[in-house]
Amino acid sequence: MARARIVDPEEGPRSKRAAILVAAVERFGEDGYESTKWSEVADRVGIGQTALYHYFESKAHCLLTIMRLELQRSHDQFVEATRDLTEPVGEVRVAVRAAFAVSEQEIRQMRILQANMSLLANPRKSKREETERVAARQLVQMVERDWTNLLMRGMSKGAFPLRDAHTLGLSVLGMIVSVWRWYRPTGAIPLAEISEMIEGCVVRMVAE
Amino acid sequence: MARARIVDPEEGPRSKRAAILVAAVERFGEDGYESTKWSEVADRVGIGQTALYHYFESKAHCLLTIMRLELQRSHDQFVEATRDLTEPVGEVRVAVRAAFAVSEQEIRQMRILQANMSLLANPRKSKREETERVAARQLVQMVERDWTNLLMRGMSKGAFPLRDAHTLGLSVLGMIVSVWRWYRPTGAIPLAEISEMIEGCVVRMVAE
DNA sequence: AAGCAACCTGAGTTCAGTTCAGTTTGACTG
DNA sequence: CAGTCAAACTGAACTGAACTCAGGTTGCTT
Repeated sequence: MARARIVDPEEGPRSKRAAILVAAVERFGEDGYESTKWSEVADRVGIGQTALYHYFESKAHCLLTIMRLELQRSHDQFVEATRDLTEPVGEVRVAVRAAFAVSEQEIRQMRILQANMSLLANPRKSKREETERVAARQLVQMVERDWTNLLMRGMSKGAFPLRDAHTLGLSVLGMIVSVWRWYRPTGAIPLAEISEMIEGCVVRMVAE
Repeated sequence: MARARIVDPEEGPRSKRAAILVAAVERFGEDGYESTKWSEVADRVGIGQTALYHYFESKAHCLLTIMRLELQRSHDQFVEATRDLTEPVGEVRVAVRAAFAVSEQEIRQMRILQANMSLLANPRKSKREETERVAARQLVQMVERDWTNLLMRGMSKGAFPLRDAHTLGLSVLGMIVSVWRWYRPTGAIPLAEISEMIEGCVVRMVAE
């Protein structure tokens, strides 16, 4: 399973696509998508504004790409973490831990993803944007299914009480990702502590 | 405790402020803030675009007002629901139920609030916008404190195991509000069922 | 060295949001 | 019931950030 990467090996050696994505993640993640000027990203990379359009059809296309890459990464990380396990409670624990085992760049990407999730609801006018949007939506559903399936397996094995796995899965996922709305690496509580607390909450939610 | 209302009794009889807020909630809630043209709201109300500026300094000012009103309502509803109770588990149950006892208009307002929460992070340039933003931020903290205090009371009474009440409160709140990201009244699952499921989850999370 | 595709640019366009410079409306006063 | 005044409104013009266009430059390939 190819881990989603900012650096695409298909790119030419002169390409600034990766640099643009990194700069955009930095700016969108710190100041927010709307309050970041597209030209600021160009300045950060050291190119003219119009050069951005060589790599992305629009500012929104860049944002959607960032979101899609992050969703792909989240899904891959879930799959990788839960690959070899068979004991439901252990699987849940490891999945929560995987969700919080992220770099600072990935934290920004999660924040961007959460803050702009509603962008995925409405169709886009341009083709390439719409392609990214649809891909991102499918990945959202895939991540939701990752959790739903995990819970259903646990229920059918008798490890978890029977409940609506879909609603429960969305609730678990909602709680996990809500952290990215307020967590800052500079904050008082270390991420490991949050992860541990959420892990316990999820286990009690689904297994009791 | 004055319940936050769209209709402000301070308004003159000819005022269209309430109509604008209702139309904006409708449009922002269905299509999203960014993809709604400010002039569409004017059309919906039946006035010229420039007339909007008689009531709101900007499109963002209107959005911030909607968010502030909804936060005020959420806080008031929490306080009202938990007023007379003293038994922690019962208080938690009633608080969750109150969070989901909302009209269709209020669902849209919650959706708008969740989708645009990140707008509250950065300062605004204009005075009136900044006033609304700061008020909204304080209300967010108030709602967070509502939950945190509820949990702390339960812990000190020995009804809940001792945990970091702040992080736990944010997690509970995050799970509850995450519903507004995906719930639609037309969906397969009725809100009452979701409310019940979340209520159980929250109780297991905090009381076990 | 020619060819050519990737990469880049300055000047100009677009469009939603906003400002401006007034005009209309209707409740209230004398 | 005429005059007044603030609230409510308007069409035309402005602004700024996203985007388009018509080319120009770079450096790898043969």
